[in-house]
Amino acid sequence: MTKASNTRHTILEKAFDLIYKKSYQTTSIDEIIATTKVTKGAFYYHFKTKDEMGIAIINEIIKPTMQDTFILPLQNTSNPIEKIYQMTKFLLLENPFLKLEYGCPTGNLTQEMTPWNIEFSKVLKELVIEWQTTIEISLQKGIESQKVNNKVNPKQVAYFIMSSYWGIRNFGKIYNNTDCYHAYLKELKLYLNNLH
Amino acid sequence: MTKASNTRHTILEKAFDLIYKKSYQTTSIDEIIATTKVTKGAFYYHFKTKDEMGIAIINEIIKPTMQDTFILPLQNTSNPIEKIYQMTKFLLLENPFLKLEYGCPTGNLTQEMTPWNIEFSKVLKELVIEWQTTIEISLQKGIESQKVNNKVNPKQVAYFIMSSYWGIRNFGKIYNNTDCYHAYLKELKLYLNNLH
DNA sequence: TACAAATCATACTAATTAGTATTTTCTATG
DNA sequence: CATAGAAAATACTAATTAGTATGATTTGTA
Repeated sequence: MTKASNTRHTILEKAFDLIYKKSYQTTSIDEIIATTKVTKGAFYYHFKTKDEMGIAIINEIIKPTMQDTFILPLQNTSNPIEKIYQMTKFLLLENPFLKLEYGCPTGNLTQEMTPWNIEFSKVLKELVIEWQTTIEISLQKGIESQKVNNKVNPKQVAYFIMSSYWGIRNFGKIYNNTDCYHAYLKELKLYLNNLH
Repeated sequence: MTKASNTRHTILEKAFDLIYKKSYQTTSIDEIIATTKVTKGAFYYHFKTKDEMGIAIINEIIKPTMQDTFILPLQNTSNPIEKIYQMTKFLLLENPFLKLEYGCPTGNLTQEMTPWNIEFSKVLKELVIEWQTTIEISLQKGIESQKVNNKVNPKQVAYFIMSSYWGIRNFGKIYNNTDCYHAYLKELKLYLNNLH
């Protein structure tokens, strides 16, 4: 990693932290360069606009992380129902990257930037579709291997699971307490067990 | 309604529209007074700060509307399971007040203002708790009248339903298409039927 | 009708915003 | 080691922001 590409990456990481905590709109470039200790000249050498940086955060920070935590685990399992539960539990209670009071980075950005920034919507939609497709495929495979009841509709279930996840993260924010996560997880388990 | 209180209410309604569409942070007071055709002097006569207006919108616009569409229907039903489905379907597909591409007003504000504005968090939390309590009580009544299986845990189910609703509104935003609502509703029906 | 209080209008301010213009300092390569 | 281009530093701009100061109108009521 050259010094320059290191500067770029530092900006993206620190900016992500700020945006995850404070939202995109309320995070100013002056704030980003203050916390990264990078000058405005350096910032604008690497990113033509604030939005270009925002898109880069999604593609270069959020996307790879999501690949590891949302996509790969589901691709390497023969038991999607159990894996979905484990994944969700990990994401809500154990993942050090995600914080109760700040919600879900992708969910936050989706709510904030859609529909008013087409570019953001586009890359976020790609992310979401990849997640959704992965869930659907894993359930379809589960049906084929008779781990999942063949009456299950993978698309519907995918929407239901993803929605409830995004939603409960919003509840976590407002209650600022993991109790709601625990209650949610119990009900999620009951729901998932009915898919067997 | 006096002329003054009419001015106040106009500001709140128009500001709500803008904030629902564009978010709170990106809606400026100049924009609000431009669309309401009210002067800055009038605005600041009625509201000491922008945040005071924001809180007023929640208490005087969102709360009463929510009372009518989220609370009362559930209080006047003997069959909560069926009513929850009907309500959700109405909210997603028929309510003229809510728009696919703009999501859920309360969900948007929660995501945007929590945890960074304590005052907003407080009133939003009150709103959410009222909704949650209503669902729980209606399910409890349903258990007592044997419309709902007595193994059902009202608190857990309430979280699950509310979460999935907030979440699917986020999906509606990003897909900008009601297909996801229809798929979600089908799965919601299956889930709810298992509570009988 | 008079007049005090309520309501609204106008013109401002100081801070913050994203972005630019220009110069300086590195860094890789001949 | 010389030098061209990459990378970064500095100082600015124009627009927008929430909020204020002050003056002009309405409005209800004695």
